[in-house]
Amino acid sequence: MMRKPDRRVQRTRRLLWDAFRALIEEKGYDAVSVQDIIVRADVARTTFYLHFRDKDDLLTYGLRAQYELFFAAAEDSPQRTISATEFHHFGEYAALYRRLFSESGSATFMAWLRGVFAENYRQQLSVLIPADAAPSIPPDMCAFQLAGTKIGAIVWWLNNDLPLSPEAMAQIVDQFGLHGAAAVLGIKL
Amino acid sequence: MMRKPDRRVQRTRRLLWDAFRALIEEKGYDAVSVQDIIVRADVARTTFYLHFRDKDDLLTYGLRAQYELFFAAAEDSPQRTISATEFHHFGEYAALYRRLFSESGSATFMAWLRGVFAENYRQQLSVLIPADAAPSIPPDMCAFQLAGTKIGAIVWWLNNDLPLSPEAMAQIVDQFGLHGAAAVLGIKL
Amino acid sequence: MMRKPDRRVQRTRRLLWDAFRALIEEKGYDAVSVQDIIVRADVARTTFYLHFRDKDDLLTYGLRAQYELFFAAAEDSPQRTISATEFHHFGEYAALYRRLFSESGSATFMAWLRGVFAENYRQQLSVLIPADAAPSIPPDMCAFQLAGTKIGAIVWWLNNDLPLSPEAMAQIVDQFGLHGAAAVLGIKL
Amino acid sequence: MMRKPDRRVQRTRRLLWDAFRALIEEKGYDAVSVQDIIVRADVARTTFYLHFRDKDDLLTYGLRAQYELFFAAAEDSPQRTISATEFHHFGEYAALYRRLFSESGSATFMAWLRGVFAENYRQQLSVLIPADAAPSIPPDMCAFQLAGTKIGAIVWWLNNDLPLSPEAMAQIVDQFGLHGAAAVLGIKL
DNA sequence: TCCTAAGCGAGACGGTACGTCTTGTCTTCCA
DNA sequence: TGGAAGACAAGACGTACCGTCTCGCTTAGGA
Repeated sequence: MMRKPDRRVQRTRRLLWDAFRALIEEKGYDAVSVQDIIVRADVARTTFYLHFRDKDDLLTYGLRAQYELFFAAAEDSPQRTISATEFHHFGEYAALYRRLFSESGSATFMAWLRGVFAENYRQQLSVLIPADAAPSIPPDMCAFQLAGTKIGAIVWWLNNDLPLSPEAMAQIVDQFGLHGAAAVLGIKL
Repeated sequence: MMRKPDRRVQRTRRLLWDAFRALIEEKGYDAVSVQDIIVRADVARTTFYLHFRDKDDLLTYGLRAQYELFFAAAEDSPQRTISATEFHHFGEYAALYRRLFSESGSATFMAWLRGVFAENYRQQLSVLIPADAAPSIPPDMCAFQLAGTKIGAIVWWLNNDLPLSPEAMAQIVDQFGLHGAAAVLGIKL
Repeated sequence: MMRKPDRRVQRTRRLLWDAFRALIEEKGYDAVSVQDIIVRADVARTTFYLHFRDKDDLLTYGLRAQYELFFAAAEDSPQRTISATEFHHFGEYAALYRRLFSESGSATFMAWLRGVFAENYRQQLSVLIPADAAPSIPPDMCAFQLAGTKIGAIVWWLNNDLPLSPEAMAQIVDQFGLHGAAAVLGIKL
Repeated sequence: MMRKPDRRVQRTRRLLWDAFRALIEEKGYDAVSVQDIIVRADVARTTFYLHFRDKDDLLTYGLRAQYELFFAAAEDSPQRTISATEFHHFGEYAALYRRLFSESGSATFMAWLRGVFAENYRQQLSVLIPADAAPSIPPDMCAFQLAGTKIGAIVWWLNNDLPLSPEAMAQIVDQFGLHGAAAVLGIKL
């Protein structure tokens, strides 16, 4: 017997995430306490812990939701590359991500994002590399380098107030990655 | 009148840093409290705050000291590239850096290292790029991409138990960076 | 139009009281939470508060019901004194009352019982004392002393695993009270 | 190596006990939270738990200290009976003890006091009863009855705003106890 | 037999206090 | 006199329990 989901649950989670996001933008990630969040969201302490284990859990939930929502919406403009969509996303939430990438940001977030990017590149590479090729270096390593490149570009972009368009950024990042990867994997372009 | 530095001061700082380093390797950066450190170092609470503002201050102090010591010693083997020396360094303290880069690691460290690498690359690029060239993209952005590439490679290397030699890693990273940067900067190799 | 009372109501109250009683005997009064009670009784939280204001309300309800039931049944053996009937009652529920009288017991219960006993004695005394007598001390005070005496005896009895029969206890308590009261009230026996 | 005791410790404990006592008199024992106490005492939460396990621990500490101080001082007026000294004590702190004995009072306190009184009486009886006597009832039971008598008298006294002098109360209680005990123990007066 | 109101289960929620933990300051004592 | 011991304030942590509320389902009793 499937219980109908309580509408209040979604409302509460949204309140918490909105509060958290605003606070991060104001004070920076590590200066925000659970206390701050629940006061801002006007939610009882217990309620927070009913939904999330801790600050990081809420962050992960919120980011993932944001991310998925964004990419779902992005399917309407299929002409965009993945990278372009990503830059659009980071540009959209620039204030938030700037804080998360900063010195008082979130190690959890940085490591998580690195993993996400690396995994994406790993899958792309597994398609790209011919089955019979014996790559001189582990493709996984290459995926991590590519992920790092993209993160480096995003950080620079955010810290310099988005001086280029998302499309330009995406194009540069992809070109850098393509030539770098081709060089170390021994692929002729 | 320059007072000769008290030898005890150096001793205390060393005790604290050694304790901190060991604890990070055991429990991970964010699980270590000042309390833990002073117990392990067998130093009074007051003494800790006499020397350092907080955990991060000690981390920065310790890392910087380690780093400088290492590079000073590296001048004896001048045939090594900078990258190679760096990989030797990260390999030496693999257990420590693995923790610092992890999800429960230190945002301060990650952002700081990104900055250090980017600054190094910025200086290298300023020499490399011909004065009369009008680079199609900001060299600073390129420096951040290169920094990201190196960090990505280091993380992969640490997480996979150093499967390649430092020299091999350095060579790959440098090659990736060279071709990537050349491509986006519009430089013929 | 008076609706016939729902049979489920009585059932629910009985479930709650039985659960509470069992839990008090197991863990002691103050260690039992409403949470514990409803889990044990397999009753919804809401339902508890539908019937009782709080733990103490349920205790009072339960004890009073037990007490009245017992004394109603006691009318079949009219040869017993009131004291004897009381001792039979406390002996019957020894495990429960031992907990209630203990250090982690219920102040509400102790004060309530003291009041009940004192009131009973007050009524008995008002009959006993000749109207024209000018008692040297307030009869009310005497009633409280008598109540205290009985409680002291009950506590001793419970804490020593009922070494005497209820009748013997009642007889001793009544004799102690009689002589004590006579002495302070200035009555010749 | 015995460290000299820190003077601040005594000060803090006194602050806490004074605050607690005042709050009990204002709101009744069970309505007072640790939170209330530390706010009133202007002491940090941590500090409370540094000294006491919980509310009851502080109560026990405070009462015992008060009690001992009082009886130590009472040695200057040796003409008083023990009972008289006790009534002086309860009269002195009437507001406090009235709360502790009430329905919203402290079971811990009531059970503890009953024990203290019973133990005193037990010792007195062991001296009083001839060694060769075979008392018809356990002297311990008698001690509990006597304890109850005294408590009953105190409660009545407190609840009626101390209408008699401590000496008068003591005299009545002792007389009640003497005759009651003599009767049940089979002693001729 | 149906229908309707009460009883009830499930559980989200606000609120309050709990007892613990960590940080950074400050005082006290001792070597 | 300088450093270790440690008391303390401040405040967040995560948990427990309380009492209220809303939402549906079930069921007893009256029509």
